[in-house]
Amino acid sequence: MAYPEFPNHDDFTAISKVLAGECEGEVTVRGWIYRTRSSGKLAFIVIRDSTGSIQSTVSKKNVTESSFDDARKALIESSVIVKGTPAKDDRAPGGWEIRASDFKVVHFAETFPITKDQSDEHLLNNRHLWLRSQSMVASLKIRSTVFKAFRDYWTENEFTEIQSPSFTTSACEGGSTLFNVYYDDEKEKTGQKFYAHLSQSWQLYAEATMFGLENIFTLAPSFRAEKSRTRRHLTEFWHAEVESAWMHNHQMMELEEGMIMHIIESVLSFNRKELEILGRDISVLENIKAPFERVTYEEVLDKLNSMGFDLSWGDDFGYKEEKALTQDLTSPMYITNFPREKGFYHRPDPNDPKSLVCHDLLAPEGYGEIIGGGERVWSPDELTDRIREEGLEPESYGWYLDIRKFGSVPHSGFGLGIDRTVSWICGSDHIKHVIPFPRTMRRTTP
RNA sequence: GCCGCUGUAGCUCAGCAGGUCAGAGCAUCCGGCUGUUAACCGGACGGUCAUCGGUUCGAAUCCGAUCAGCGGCGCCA
Repeated sequence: MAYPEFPNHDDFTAISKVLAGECEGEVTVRGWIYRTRSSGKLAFIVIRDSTGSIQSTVSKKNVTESSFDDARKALIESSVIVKGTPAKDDRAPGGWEIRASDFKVVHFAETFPITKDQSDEHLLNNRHLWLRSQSMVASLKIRSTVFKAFRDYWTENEFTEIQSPSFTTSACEGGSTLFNVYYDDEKEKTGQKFYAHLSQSWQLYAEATMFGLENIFTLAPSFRAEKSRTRRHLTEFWHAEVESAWMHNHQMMELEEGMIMHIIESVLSFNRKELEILGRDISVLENIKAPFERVTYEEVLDKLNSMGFDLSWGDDFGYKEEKALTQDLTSPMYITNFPREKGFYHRPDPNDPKSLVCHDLLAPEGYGEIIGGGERVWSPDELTDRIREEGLEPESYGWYLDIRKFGSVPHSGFGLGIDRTVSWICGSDHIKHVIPFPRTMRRTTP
């Protein structure tokens, strides 16, 4: 295929600049055809780039005959280069249009499979194409801001970013949610087909790495084979985790609060346009205020029971309970002191051994849990006891127990579900809308 | 693991007390139109009704199985 001559990259103008009325004289924009309408002598071609979309008018009398034919023929998503004069015109969507003096098609698109009639399934099957949509682009820009804000916040607090392996043989969440990876050719030779699990969390590795660096964080995918078909679950999700030596639970909670506020403020500074595209009520985000409410598990039990639930000590909060707690909140809420059954690595409260020195952070508006964290068991003997208590084998945690034998210290950490956080900030009705290629129980393509 | 739902043209759907039931809109293609706003007007193209089996004189329609997908619960971030 022969491509037209290209102007230099720097010779192009971003569509957002044209829409802002910042351009004098002729401009050249490039992008993809978003909508097209034509009559015998005039074609309206709406072009989008990553910054916005603008209508160009291609008149038969102003361009060559072949350019006009191309403009009429080119289907949606064809890539094009348009040269012309910006003009303020109320008849144009967005108030500005480009009166074309030249119209080049770089590549004629085939019939685009996504039209105005869209089903969930069709959009997921065509995710590789749907990523071009305004709403996906807006969500992904916000997602990028959240990633950056997370990194900036912890870096500024003198935490070091580190990486842990995705292949592991240690489980830190329930064993039933582990994905297994196999070594195919080994399987044929030796029958030893199992290689590793996919990591559910960096935590065990973080606790080891912490002894050198003290304050660390990571941003990585975690994998959980939960058979969860809900608007809040992915089998592969992006996990933002932090671990800190000498840190107490309440100190970590204060830092997390600062992190959430930094993330919200960053999105409010950089992504107002994207929030508007997504239809998010910006005042809801502006009204988020620290400090967040802190309540104990026991207090939540009482509160829920007074709302008509029937819960007793040890019961978990399901989505119904979380929703009842958070749907009228304006800011996130901490729940602390969960029952000791919640996890072997959380440290039981010395003053109240039936509960743990730990916390969850629940996002408002019914979005529910986005953070789980707490203080870790740091005494080697206590950790061995706790592993046994949960019905697990201390032998399978060899190296993890080993790190406690050489100058163990109190420490705390947490995990933040980045996708859940973005979903909440975007006001999305499903977590799949805020990640480019969602991985769920029944979908691994595209 | 459990509950519910869906599968008919490229897309969105209608048709389902079994018998003019192979349909519409959009998309695509052809023609028309100098201001359209996911335009409008005329025409054309397009389907083994998910697959397999059963009931029946007759199945898109009823029954069963399978496959694929969607929503939710439990659990979690």
